[in-house]
Amino acid sequence: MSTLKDVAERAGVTVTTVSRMLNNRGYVSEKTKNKIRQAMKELNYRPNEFARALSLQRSNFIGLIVPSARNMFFSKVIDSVERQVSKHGYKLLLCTSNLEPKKEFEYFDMLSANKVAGVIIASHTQDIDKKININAPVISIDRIISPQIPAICSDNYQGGVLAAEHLISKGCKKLAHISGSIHLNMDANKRYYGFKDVCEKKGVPHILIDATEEQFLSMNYDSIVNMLLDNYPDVDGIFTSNDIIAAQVIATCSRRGIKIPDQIKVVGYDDIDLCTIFNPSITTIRQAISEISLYAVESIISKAEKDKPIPSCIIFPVELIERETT
Amino acid sequence: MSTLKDVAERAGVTVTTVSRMLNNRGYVSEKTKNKIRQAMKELNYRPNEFARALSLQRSNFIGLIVPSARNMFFSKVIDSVERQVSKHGYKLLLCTSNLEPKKEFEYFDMLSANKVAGVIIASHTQDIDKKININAPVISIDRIISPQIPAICSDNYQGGVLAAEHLISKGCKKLAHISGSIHLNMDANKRYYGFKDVCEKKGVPHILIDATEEQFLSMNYDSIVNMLLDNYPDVDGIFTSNDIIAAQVIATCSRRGIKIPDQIKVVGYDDIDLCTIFNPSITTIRQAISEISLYAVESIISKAEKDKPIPSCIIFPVELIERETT
DNA sequence: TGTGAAATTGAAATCGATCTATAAAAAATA
DNA sequence: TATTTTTTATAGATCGATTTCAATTTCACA
Repeated sequence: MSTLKDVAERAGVTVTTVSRMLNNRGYVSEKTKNKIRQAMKELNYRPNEFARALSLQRSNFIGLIVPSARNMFFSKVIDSVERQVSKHGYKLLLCTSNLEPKKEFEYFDMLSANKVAGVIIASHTQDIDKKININAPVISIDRIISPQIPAICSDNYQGGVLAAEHLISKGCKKLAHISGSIHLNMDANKRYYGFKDVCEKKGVPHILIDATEEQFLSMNYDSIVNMLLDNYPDVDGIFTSNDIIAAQVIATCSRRGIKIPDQIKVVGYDDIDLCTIFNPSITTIRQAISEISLYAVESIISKAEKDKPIPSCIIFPVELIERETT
Repeated sequence: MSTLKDVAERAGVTVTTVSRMLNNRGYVSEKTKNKIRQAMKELNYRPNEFARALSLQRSNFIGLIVPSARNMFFSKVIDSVERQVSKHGYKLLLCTSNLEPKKEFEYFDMLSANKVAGVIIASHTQDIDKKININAPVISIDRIISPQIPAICSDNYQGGVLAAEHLISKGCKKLAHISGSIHLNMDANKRYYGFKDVCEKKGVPHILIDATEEQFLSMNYDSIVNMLLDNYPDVDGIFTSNDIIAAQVIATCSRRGIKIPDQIKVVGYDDIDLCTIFNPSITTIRQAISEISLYAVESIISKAEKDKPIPSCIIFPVELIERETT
């Protein structure tokens, strides 16, 4: 592996000049530039990222902390964040926390020691900023975890409104909301509030069912759906806080011979790939994950490179995608 | 951020001593050790990873290249690789290649410049080693891409055998195999060979249908399944090369009013989370993804740390998980 | 022809660790 | 007590980049 020095020697200049050219700072004549380009090509030169980071006191890494990579919502997040990160010439350090605050702290420590340009986190750990010590911008997505940490969310309240309005407009008389785990993601509670407000305004009875953290992680919502169907046989419209629960509702109903959308209509949340693989395909509230990822990555980069401030809260619009479950 | 030097000064020793203690190499008296520990605690010291990597000429990063993070098979791979990597004190650099060789080359270049301890790749790019230049162990998982690159696969042939035997034992008279994309993953062809050999031995007619790369990436197998059902109405057992196709078969059949498992039985491959969310739940061939990830990560680390050689091919057993589609 | 400003290059310090060679102190042995 | 051996600690080079400061060259203009 050849170094700056090798390139410099071969081009007959000093490392300073080569470095200046690489970072195009200061003056370098066209003639020398060509000699250097030539030398770099001949030696197949790649700058050593560590020397660079050591000198600059910052790296091209961006950290992403998610509860799990298996969950299809987060895997979509990971996929689009990675694409944005790499498009901007940065690299993604992926961390899965399993929702354990201790692991999150450790990851922050690690990311900090790696002088990342920034961290994107999807976590529910409230006020995490008080427990960590990091000198890089942190952005929370999908959740608000601290007043100090900028958050990029979708319009959860509006999502709830759209879902309820849609179900009611389709003729549902009694609604239920299954939350992903209401104490986990405070901002997602707004989905329920939006839903509730519409129900109340229109005089439609409704109930709320809350999943546990364990169910959220294992994506195992079987029992909670059964419980709902057992205890509230008159519910004819269900709004779930994520598509995986919606999928489970469909599977369970199909098992019980309940026809969707005839007997029960279902609206999910997120719009993950699952929605179109299922039969019936799932009506859902789409979160603009790619846009959110793009925004998160670009905010971090412009903060890191040009010290542009990051707005403390950005809300992206949501959209109801009508499919076969309603 | 405090440095080794700060710690050394505070403890009244030199950096050499502190470094020796950190890497426990050479002699350090218990008394000095305590002073150093004390100083480190007081200063909340974290070693600078870059200085370390620069000096050692290697890092704690492990690269993982997958076609996409959205695909549920790869997201399971990502999840378990990340867990293993972090358990061993390493960090995961995630790269998604979209199956584009050019992006893969760039990622290899980048990983190389970051002196990763090793690279785990799930790709179909044959003989990629001839196009890249990396000075770290590379391990291919799920696919064999070059005789020079060690591969960790599941027993694909046996998977095909198990699937065919199972379908036949359940009374199927005419079988079909839908391959993920047969030209993409040479080793997965063995799934078909195992399947075919059993069919031929037992005298069961069978057909093969191949998906395209585009379908593989978009996970959109709708048209291919419809084509199968249209052209071969007498098929009563389908073995798919991955669970997503199997899910699509179920959805499409359900749409057409074809009863599973009564009219058509289905066996998938991989055992991703989808299998149990679906109704009927999907009978599948389980790949030991966690074991494969564990093995891959540990091989890389023991190669990097102790220069232990990596066997050129490891095959993990597969297992048929019987569920409701058969 | 001289002058100052702009353009071009270089020497050497720096980032924060590791590591070799060496010296000093402590313990063991003669 | 003298000598060897074992422990312990240090100084200073090194990894491969960036960057400050200074030196030199070029060039327009009076």
